[in-house]
Amino acid sequence: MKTKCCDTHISEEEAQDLLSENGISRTKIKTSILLLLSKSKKPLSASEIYQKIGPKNCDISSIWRTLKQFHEKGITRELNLGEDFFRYEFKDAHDKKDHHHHHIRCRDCGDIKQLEECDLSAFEKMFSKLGFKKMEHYLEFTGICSKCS
Amino acid sequence: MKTKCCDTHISEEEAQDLLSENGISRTKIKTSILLLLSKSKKPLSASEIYQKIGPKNCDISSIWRTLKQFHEKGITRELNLGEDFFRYEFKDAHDKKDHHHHHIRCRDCGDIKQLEECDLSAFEKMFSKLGFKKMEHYLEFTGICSKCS
DNA sequence: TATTTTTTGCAAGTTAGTTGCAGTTTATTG
DNA sequence: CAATAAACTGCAACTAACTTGCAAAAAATA
Repeated sequence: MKTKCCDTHISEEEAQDLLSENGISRTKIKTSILLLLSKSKKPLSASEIYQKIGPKNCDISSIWRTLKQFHEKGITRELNLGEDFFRYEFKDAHDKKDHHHHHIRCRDCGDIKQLEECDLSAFEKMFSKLGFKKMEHYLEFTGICSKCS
Repeated sequence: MKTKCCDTHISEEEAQDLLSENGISRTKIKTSILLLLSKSKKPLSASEIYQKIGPKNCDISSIWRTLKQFHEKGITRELNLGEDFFRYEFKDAHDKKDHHHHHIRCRDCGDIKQLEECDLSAFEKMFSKLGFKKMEHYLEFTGICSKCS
């Protein structure tokens, strides 16, 4: 059972190139956040990133600004996993095409697993094989309606 | 194209009975919120409910407490539609079994439509027939993992 | 190197949602 | 029906996520 469909770990140079490609300055903080997200097996929250980088090394507002910028440029994805804050994950090249994946989070301990396939019934089967019970899912759509396009 | 799969409108008496069945006091505010949610064609936010009930008629904290209670009792469902707050919708009897439905929200004007079927490709087809473009979806799961059950 | 643009830290602000408390309403029990 | 207990309400203060304005600093551009 894979919990990560592709290795998204990038090097410092790759991170900096990615910043440049997106017209973002190659600063220490932005590079660190990108590396952290690409290495992480789970999507991270702003405060988790803040803790990992070290509160003395940067301000939380810089993290927020960076996360917002990454999201706007499509470098990362913003996830709601039923918590009262967002989590952020790195979108690799594979991700950026038409591929997408989803997560399951334990409502008790908060543990998060990532899965590759995208089919509701296949998901539920997989989750029960993984030992999960009492699954709930949040499936909502956004788009641009005819009035607005 | 249906945008509401079943009529969930309930009477004041039905609302009050539902409260009693769930061990909740039959107060004016709780009944009003329940009626509002059951009548609404779209899931409502706490502040929308507050505005509809009238700020002079109750305090926003009572609305929060009620929404939390309803959610705990399974009377309502809490939805994240890509906004920075939750929306709440009434779960009717049909809803409570294994049936569930989903929504699409315009990222521009915020308009929300509800749909009956639950199949990802069917959804996307339906949405494009409805005139929606550039769809994105949020599908995430929660459950109880083997460590916690 | 000089100039422009972007980024940063800091501090203050906003908004969703929570909580403690005292007074009131609703439910329960005799 | 009255008395007690439990649940609910308004108010005010609070927390946590997230934003914003500003001036200094760093990075990009010419």
